[in-house]
Amino acid sequence: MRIDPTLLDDLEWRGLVAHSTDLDALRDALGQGSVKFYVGFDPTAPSLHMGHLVQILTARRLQEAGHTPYALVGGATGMIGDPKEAGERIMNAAETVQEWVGRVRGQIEPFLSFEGDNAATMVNNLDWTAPMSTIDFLRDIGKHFPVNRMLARDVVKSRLESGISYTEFSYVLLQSMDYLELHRQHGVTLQFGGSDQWGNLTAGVELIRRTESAKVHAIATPLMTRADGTKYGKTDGGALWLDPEMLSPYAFHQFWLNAEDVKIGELLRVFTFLSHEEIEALEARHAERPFLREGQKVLADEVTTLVHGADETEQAKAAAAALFGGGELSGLAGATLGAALREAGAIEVSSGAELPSVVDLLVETGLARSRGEARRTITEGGAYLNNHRVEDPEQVPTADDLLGGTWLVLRRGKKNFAGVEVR
RNA sequence: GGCAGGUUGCCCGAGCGGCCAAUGGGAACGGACUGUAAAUCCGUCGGUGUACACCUACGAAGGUUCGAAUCCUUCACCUGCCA
Repeated sequence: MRIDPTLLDDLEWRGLVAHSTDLDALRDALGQGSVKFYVGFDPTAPSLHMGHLVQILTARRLQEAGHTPYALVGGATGMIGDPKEAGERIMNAAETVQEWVGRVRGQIEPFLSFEGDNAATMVNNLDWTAPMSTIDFLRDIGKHFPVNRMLARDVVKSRLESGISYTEFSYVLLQSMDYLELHRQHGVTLQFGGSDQWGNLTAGVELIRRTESAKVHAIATPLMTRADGTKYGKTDGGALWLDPEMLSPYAFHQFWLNAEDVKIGELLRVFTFLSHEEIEALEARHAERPFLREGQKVLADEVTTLVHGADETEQAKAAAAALFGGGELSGLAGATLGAALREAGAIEVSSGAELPSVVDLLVETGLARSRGEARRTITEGGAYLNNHRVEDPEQVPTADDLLGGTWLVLRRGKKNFAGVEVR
């Protein structure tokens, strides 16, 4: 495996290095051979999301440049949970965490190569944490953590008023121990993670310096935020999940397609493997004619392909083209329409007696949470049947409304579609 | 263990016996303008029927009262001070 000497420059160009320990020393290390690095993922949900994707893709960039990944799934740390400002976490049941370990592992594996000189390795920190005795933990690990320094960390400081349990307070010891363990067992000398992990990353570096007198490295990727500084990824279903069961490839594709203009360059750099030249050219074209939305389209296609594959991307694109085409829906071929609606989300209704009212259909398709909300939406002029605004809250679709004899297209607002298949 | 303060709708946060489904801000949703962008403006924002109504809600359970988010009792949890 050849080592790509431009790796670190590329990461910096992409804005992926928000914090770092001695960057020159890291540059030297990366130039001298395949560096063994690790990145950890805690199973705190049944799926990873957009924030984790930054780490996964960064790991892949490092591997493609010749370095050797150790992808850690936190079977142990996931049982604890790192402290966050919002407050104490609710602990998940052990069985739940173990199930999520499997799912998370399955989501990471497709992005890494497990063959060749720098094959990736999956590890689980439960393997070395569970067998350890409390005494050993306190003597071998705890001894190296001055509480006054731990208290000075921002997350902890912010929690001193509202309260923080010893459990969460101790999280940093576990993660630091992971780095130490991987360093001892496998010679890992680089850890990276999100910038919110910076405190945990440097704690590990320091633990290794204290116990092994070794100099190891850490870098943190930036936190991705919207143009107004708020967190990304809040869609209807919650976060921007990578699991297609939790967020359809269509919805995933739509998310990127709706990216803000000012974020296009940043997102292309972080989430695609396009070259510098391609990205810069695209940015230039996008700046000149933003209304063409070329940047959003390329971004959406690239990222969806990375996560869900080319086939799913094509289907998501076709669905969007059909639904957002602007033309009369009745002009669409039945098969195209059906496929598009199934992508966007569709329900089935029996053609028995009379069709449910628009209000009921809005609720059943999930476009509205309650009948009151559905009614309100219609009153506000935000409900559409087959792309025609619904004026009457009592309206009931008739057989004449069925497109191709089977489909009703419901829309709430500008971009929330749902299909109703009558059979 | 003692004393003091706190627990309000998705989040923050007012309310401190009736005029409270509960002020305000944020988030979210819809409309207008647009490019499935941003910003801006307007509207909506517990549920059922929608007119007035009813139901469920202000940590939990009881109680006082014609009437309680608001007062009392007990319990749970959180914070601070003292042991």
